[in-house]
Amino acid sequence: MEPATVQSLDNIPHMGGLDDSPRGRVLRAAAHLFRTQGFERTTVRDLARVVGIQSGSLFHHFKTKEDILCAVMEEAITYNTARMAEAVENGKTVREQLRGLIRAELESINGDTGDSMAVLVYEWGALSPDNQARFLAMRARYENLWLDVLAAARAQGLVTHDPFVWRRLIGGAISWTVTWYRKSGPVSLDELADMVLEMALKSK
Amino acid sequence: MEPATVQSLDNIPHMGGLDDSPRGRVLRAAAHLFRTQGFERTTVRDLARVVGIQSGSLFHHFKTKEDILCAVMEEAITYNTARMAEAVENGKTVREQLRGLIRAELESINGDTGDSMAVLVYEWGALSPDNQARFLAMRARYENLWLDVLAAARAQGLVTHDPFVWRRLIGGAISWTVTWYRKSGPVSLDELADMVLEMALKSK
Amino acid sequence: MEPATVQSLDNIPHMGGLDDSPRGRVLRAAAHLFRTQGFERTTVRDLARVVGIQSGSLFHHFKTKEDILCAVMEEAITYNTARMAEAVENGKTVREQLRGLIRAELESINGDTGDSMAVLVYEWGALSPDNQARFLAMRARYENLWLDVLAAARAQGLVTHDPFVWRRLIGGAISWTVTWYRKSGPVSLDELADMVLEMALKSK
Amino acid sequence: MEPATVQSLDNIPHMGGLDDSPRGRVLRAAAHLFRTQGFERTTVRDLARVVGIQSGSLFHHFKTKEDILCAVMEEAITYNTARMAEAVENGKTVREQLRGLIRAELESINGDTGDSMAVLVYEWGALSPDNQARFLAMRARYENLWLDVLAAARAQGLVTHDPFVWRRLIGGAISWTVTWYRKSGPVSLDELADMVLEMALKSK
DNA sequence: AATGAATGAGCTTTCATTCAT
DNA sequence: CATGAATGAAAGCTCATTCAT
Repeated sequence: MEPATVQSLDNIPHMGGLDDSPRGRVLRAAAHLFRTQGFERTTVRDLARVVGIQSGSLFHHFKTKEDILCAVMEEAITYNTARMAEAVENGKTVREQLRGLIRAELESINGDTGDSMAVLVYEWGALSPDNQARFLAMRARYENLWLDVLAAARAQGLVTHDPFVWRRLIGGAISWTVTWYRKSGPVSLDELADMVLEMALKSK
Repeated sequence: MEPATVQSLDNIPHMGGLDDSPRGRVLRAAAHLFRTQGFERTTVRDLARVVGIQSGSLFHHFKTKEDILCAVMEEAITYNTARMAEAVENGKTVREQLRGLIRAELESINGDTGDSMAVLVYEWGALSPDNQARFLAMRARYENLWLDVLAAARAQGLVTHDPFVWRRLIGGAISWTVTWYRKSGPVSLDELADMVLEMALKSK
Repeated sequence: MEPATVQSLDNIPHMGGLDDSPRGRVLRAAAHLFRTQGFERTTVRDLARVVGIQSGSLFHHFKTKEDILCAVMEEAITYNTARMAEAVENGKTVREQLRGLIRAELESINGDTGDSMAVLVYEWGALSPDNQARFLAMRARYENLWLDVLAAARAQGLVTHDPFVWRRLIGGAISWTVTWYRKSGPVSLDELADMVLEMALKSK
Repeated sequence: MEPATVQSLDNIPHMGGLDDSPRGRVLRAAAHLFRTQGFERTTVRDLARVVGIQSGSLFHHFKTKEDILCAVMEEAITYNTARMAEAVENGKTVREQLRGLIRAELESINGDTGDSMAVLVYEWGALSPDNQARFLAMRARYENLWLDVLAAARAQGLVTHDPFVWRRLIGGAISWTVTWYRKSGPVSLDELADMVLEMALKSK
């Protein structure tokens, strides 16, 4: 009802590939507001005020408010799918690849793309069925990176359970960090990644 | 935008302690709708239709729409805090207590109180600051049950890391099940509990 | 919006002929609430609370909320028409009669029937056209008492102007006292009556 | 309940300083409707219909319905305070000043600002306590113009009684004209002003 | 008579979206 | 491209009135 208000874009971090174009500014502000206030509780006037334009002007860049949500989500998923793929490529062993995925996903959720990743996860229900279907395909590509590595890990006896279930348990632990983890706190993302890896694998 | 509509209360499970009184019927329907559609996207007219009354009649039982959300959340937290406390009492060893907590929380999220637990977790942002503060105190009592058992586990060397961080990782894995687990699927809640316990503890 | 609330009937004076029957209790409370809060801003629940019954029970005594307003007004006008007639009868000279009318009207507005008289004057617009017409006839009888005396006064040269206009100017001065006069203040009703009489007549 | 309906702005006089801007049109229509139907019985849809816009558009110009009431009242009080001050300035003697005040107040109530003045007087109770306090200060400035002149009149022996009480009696007589006086009737405002002056002063 | 849950029409207000300038 | 007034559907909520008990 009375959410913490944000006055300008200055304190909102630059996400992945978003420049200072009008479109980029809107998406950065939207990711932040949708995350902190929720999509429904953020009005287009809120958004316009933070961007520094009039609400009517938003509709020159995006057809509808939901389109803005979609753009935030698409940005998040494409940017971070690439980040995951890179993590897999860089790992020489399966263990390293799994560690890389965990570390990269923690970074994507708690780093500069944190706002948009949180929106992707927690505002899923705000999408129309059509848009949900569209993003489901993109999410599947993202998830397959995980499932492939977990399947390999299972083949090597590193994990014993169904990769599908295992991924969801690990994914839950990681995405939940959005609700409590602070980079400025006592635990570094690297330490956190090690803890999650320890949970994920049968033994150290 | 066009979410799956629910037509009546008949297919909505009886939650914890909710009887067939008008108030109970409203809370069951609200938990279900708030979970599946989201709080903001559920109108009081939606809710009234499912309950089978006029929208104005809702306000005989609850002062505001947010009050209905609060009642759903309070029901969830009090009922399940009791369930957690019972699980701790029934465990003879720390390991049993931890297994009990995991099993009970999985049940609370995927069983008859699943709707209201999901609402408690995912609609937190819809509460006014005042109500957030009120529930924070109740959530602290709930979380302390976990932290006490995890502290004991650490004292026995069953877990090596900070109980606070550990609880949040485990809690994330468990609450995320709301997004994917189906009781009718291939994995039973008991099997799932064993998998989570395995993740939580250093070794079998 | 947040009017001063009245909790019980105890501090509301007994008007003219209203006893402690349910009907009398409702009318006393209604006169007070309609005057202090306004007719539209007083809910039937407000009224029922002050009377000490449930809102539904009001409708055993009165068909509609407007009927309660009508009853308050009718009580005020009949009781005070009688009071005016008595004042005219008791005056031996025209001057005494006029003084009696002024004193009686001041009493009716600032005394025990003040609430209902204020309602009669200031909630006129809340009446349906039909009810306005009905009360217009009763008000005419009341006003004729004044006009007859003023006509006599004019015949004697006590007043020089049109009785109709004169009555309205005097009546305005008197009914306006409802907004500022307090019996507990420095001016007595008798002194006030003398001041108004002085205004009404050409010379002392 | 079925009050006389107004269909357009064409027959509503231009008040004091209100132009044909959207804001001015709303205030003129509001003053008229609030006066003839009462504030509570006038819906924002009524108001919008008379102005010729949609009800939602009203809230572009005013935050709430009560804000519209406030704007009407503020317009009335500032415009007419200036009119009173001018009347005092233009009078060479105290008698002329008093005559000027009476004439000006009669004009403000029965002339082009009559609607808003009537609203100021009769819808006072519709204001929130906060707004009542705000306007009380403005009304005090207005009333002081009267009290200063009446004090001077008393010093000269023109009136014998307490200026405070005297002003209220005169003010009541004047404001009550709103309920009965018609400019098209047999009495001119100048004649009426003379009658009131005669009432106000000890002798011609 | 009294109750109090239920009604349902109607209220003020919000807000994504449009469009003439 | 940007503006900002206007739209109009829909939201949460109120409240006089009804009626089975």
